[in-house]
Amino acid sequence: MAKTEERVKRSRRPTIRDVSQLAGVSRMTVSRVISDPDLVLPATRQKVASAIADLGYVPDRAAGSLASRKTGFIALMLPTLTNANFAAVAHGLTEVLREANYQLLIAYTEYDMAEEERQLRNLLARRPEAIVLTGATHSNAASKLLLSADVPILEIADLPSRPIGHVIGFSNQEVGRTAARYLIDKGFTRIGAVGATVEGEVLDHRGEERMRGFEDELRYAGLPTDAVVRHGKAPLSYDHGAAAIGVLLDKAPDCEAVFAVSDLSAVGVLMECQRRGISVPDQLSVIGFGDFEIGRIINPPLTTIHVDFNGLGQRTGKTIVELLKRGVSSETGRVDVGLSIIERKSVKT
Amino acid sequence: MAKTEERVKRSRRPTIRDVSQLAGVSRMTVSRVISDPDLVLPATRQKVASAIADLGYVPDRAAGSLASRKTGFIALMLPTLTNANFAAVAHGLTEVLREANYQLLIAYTEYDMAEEERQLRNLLARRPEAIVLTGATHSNAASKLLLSADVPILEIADLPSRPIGHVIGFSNQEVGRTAARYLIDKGFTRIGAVGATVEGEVLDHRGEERMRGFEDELRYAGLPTDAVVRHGKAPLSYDHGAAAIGVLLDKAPDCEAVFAVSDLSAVGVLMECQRRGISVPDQLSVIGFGDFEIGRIINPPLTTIHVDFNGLGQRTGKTIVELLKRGVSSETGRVDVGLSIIERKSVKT
DNA sequence: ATGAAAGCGCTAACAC
DNA sequence: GTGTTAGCGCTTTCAT
Repeated sequence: MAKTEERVKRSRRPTIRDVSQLAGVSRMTVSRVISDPDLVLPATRQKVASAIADLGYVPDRAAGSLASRKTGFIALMLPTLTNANFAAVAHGLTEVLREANYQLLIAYTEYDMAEEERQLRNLLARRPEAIVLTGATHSNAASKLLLSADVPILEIADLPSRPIGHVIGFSNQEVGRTAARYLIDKGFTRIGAVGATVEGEVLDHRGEERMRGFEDELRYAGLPTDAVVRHGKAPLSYDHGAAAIGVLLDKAPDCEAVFAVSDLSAVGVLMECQRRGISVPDQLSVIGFGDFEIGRIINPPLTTIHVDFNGLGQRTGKTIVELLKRGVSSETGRVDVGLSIIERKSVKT
Repeated sequence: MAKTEERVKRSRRPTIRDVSQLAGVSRMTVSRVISDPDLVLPATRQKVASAIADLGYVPDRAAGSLASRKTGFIALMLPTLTNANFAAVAHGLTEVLREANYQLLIAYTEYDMAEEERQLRNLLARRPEAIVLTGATHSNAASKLLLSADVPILEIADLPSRPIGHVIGFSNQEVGRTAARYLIDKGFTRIGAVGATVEGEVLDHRGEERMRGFEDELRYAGLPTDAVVRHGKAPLSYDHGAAAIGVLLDKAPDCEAVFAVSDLSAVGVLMECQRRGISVPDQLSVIGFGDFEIGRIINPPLTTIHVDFNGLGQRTGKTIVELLKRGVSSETGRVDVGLSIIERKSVKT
């Protein structure tokens, strides 16, 4: 009997109360030793510390969050994690938030709008202290939820025209425009692009922005946009590019240069060209977006548009920490991290 | 004045109490509508639902967790997220856990043992209902923490000899042995390998297992192991392979075949060979591990050892759900998901 | 089918 | 520097 009692006691996780009793102090003192040790006399601190160690006490943040109204959670919504650039964002963000003792809560939607609101509700129920959104096309319901959360909202990796919070990103339209201008400046006149379709529930909003920017610039230069092909759906990968370039070439066999909304697609284009005996860049020039590592490796090495996603994540993290510590950020509400062209060998010069 | 009062009221997030008052029911009834609607009369349910909608109420899971002692969190510790295979594990896991309404809490250590315990403490403070570990070399302190957490522990992507919980994975040693046997069977006698060094705080435990298995098999066949090279540190990437093959070739210029502990390194090897004018597979055969997408793309396409990481994640998720719902799993405590060789063109036949 | 009481484990605010 | 009191927003348990 006594033995059972004992076992029951040992199997229950130690609480702050157990620590306080063992150390012979109040629970508040234990709490202080954990959250702000300097408030406590070294001798007391020592007693408490060894009680904690003896019991193997680990505080319960759910209880702490409830009492302090601070959860230490930062929510991050991404389209997908299996994309090196989004993973880099999460990575940079974590690096910074770790220091400040925040825990990232990641949700991803697979580019599915229906999933978005569901995920958002789940995140909100965890009471994050800030919410980071990536390329989400917020539904009305989602926007309402977001606003009523009453915490900083950061929209990153884009430059929305009607932002609902802080913005740290780059213009996806500008990416498209830059790609078009680059190709036009090289003297090409028969120019195309490959991206995903925009219909249905699953869509890559940011990719579509790049497509639009590209088309705009083409039109601005008085060039036709009939070789701009939307095919298949996000997430884009090698196979997408391979299939899409086939469609494009059927429509516009005389096409000289192509922009792929993602390096992943661009690589697929390169492969398919190799298969068809189309020489890149001699017969067809290719420019991508994202500066994925594979672009450096492939032959010919891929000319692409680069954005520092890891830095973007870090910058976002720093802004959040400032916002939460000081209530303001040194950044303005809208930061453009810019982009750059990485010239390699897939565009004819 | 009254206006300010009002604003203050509106800015406070609605609680379950607000909902209950607006709906004219008790808080418990609201709670039931949310967690198990069938327990409530349709008419009442309707009243409550519209009160929830009107107020934009989102439950506070921290409070719920405290009361119910169920957080809905599953902890996942990874070496890094910027590795397609680990990302695939997280992905598969999320897919399954989402259905069952669990939220994944991801921590990663960058192969840093010092970071491991710190991260673990953070995770434990969130009271996860299960803990998933990947290739962690648990320190004593970490193991103690883990055990006293008193929740299911799943060790995945490995087959530890002295497991501390459920195991779902594959043998990294067997990967190495399989690679060696494959090369030996092809008739090679001068065989090497490239991996990371094992010294310091930063180490890739699982990669080292693959190296050991490889060496073992070489020895078993009576072959020398002097061309097995440990160079640089994790995480491995293209540059690692490029540098390491240089070291290997200096030591053993007559080497005919190489195993790279990661496809990423293998690709680096391929690149460096191209630079040096060494033809693969004619002069040097290469086999990798991980079946990264790039291996399909590169020229020559990479022969590699494949493991279904996404499936591994899904299987882990299913086991967790079973364990948590029914207290038992249909799987035994040790599951080997196996591996397969993907023969492409980088090994001479 | 619904409600009342009690309490989960912690910390804010104030007292001493 | 340390303790006391009160409660954070929910759910458990038991009553009706």
